[in-house]
Amino acid sequence: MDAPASNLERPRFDRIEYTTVAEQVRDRLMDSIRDGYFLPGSQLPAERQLCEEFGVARTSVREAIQQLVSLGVVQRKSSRLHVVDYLGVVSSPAAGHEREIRELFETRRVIEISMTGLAAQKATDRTRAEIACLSEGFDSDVELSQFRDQDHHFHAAIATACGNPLLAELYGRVLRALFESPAFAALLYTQINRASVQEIIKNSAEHHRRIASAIVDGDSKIASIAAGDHLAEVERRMLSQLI
Amino acid sequence: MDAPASNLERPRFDRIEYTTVAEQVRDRLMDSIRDGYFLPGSQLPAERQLCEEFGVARTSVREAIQQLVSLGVVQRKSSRLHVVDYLGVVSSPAAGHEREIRELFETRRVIEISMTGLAAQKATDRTRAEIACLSEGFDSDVELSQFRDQDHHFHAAIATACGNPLLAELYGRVLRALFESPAFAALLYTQINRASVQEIIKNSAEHHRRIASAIVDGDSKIASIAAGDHLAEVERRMLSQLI
DNA sequence: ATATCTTGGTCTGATGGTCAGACCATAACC
DNA sequence: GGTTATGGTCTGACCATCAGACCAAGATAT
Repeated sequence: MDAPASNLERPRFDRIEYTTVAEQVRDRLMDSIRDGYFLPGSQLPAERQLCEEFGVARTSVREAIQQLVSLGVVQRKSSRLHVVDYLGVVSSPAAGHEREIRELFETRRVIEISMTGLAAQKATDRTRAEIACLSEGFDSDVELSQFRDQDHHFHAAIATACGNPLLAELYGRVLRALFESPAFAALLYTQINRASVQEIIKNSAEHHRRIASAIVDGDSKIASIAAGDHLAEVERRMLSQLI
Repeated sequence: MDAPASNLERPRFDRIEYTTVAEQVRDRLMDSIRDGYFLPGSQLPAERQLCEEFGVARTSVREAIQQLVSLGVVQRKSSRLHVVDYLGVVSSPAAGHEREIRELFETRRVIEISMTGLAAQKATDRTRAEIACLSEGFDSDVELSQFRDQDHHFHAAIATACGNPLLAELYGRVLRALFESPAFAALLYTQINRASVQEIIKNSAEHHRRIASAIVDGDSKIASIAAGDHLAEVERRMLSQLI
């Protein structure tokens, strides 16, 4: 049998980068610290606990911890593991963060406004009801961590309702990038900003109800406008903390 | 020093899955076969060539190949490696391709229209000149592979010009997904569609010049409209082949 | 204050994966 | 037919990971 005449012209294969278990553990721990699950100075789980959760040997965990110690992220104190008291690069609100946050919100705008309009057009009765229900669940006085959870579910429901899995996935990436951004985390978790954050939560509850209402009515134009208004408001309030 | 009072309540860490080099090689090869770079029956590169490209030892490559042989994807024939003649699940052009292509174009619409408008607003003089120059390089009678290369450069320049790296990256992913879609590849490379593909190339050249002109003029509204027109035309012509 | 538990520190030996390299037989190519 | 390319096989060295054991010190409970 002759080989077929036409294959796609293939690119050269990329080199394979070998990632050790210890490196993966290190990165996971770094991510969780950056995400705010372990604040500066706080204690990390014991090595044996980490072994059990990650499903790896203790030597691998110790290797990862040692790397984090070398990076200045973790210290061994009183026979316990702690995040260092002062994190330099991981969470300092420095210059350039405004730009990063602006880009994240701009990207959100590009995707979210159109996607919300699509959701208003294409949602099924069931997803419309679900979005309405989720929007009613936002309480102005809720705790930040609970708000984040509800916010995630609300926006995920809208992304699903737009009926385009690729778009929904891309949007998920953008939201993740925003919430994993050190700049954003710094704003959310710095003690100074607690009152402002509470204000954003209160404000968002109302905006979410407006978006949901437009989606339920199938009005894609109003839904898009509501999404744009919401984003503009959140961005304005977040960025006013940086100036 | 007391530990801070409030950490976010953290989820349990997920188990770390250890992936060997051989498994990564196997998956890379599988992906390239599924993407249409190696058609059924066609020959794969030699082991030594794969070692060199992936940057790994031959034993690792051989392990990967053996796995693919066991999976029935690759066969050893006449002292050469070949994709098997009949692949079951990997690459059949089946129903559902219209939906896939529609979703890809919809996603492109959401991102590309706004991004082109942003590029018109924010491009520097240098990037405007570059985009104009690239748009003049499209020849109506060019070969498909050359057109794809030029098309990629043109759209990449616009993505860069919009000044938002995250958005540019997401857009790159969408374009890649489109060009790597087996359905799209089937349309492009099937012999029957050659005349239609040539028509799309001719049509695109003119559209690209319009987009570039609006960007050079800094007219974001016209740029967005031109981008939307271009996408609608390409989608219409591509999908008319499926019906 | 004492006993117990928890935690980090250190070490061992086994196993699997990966590497570079060598050599051979066979097929492909000129 | 001669040369080159390719897959097949093997070797020895190294690295990463594992499970497990034992010890010292600190934390916690009584």
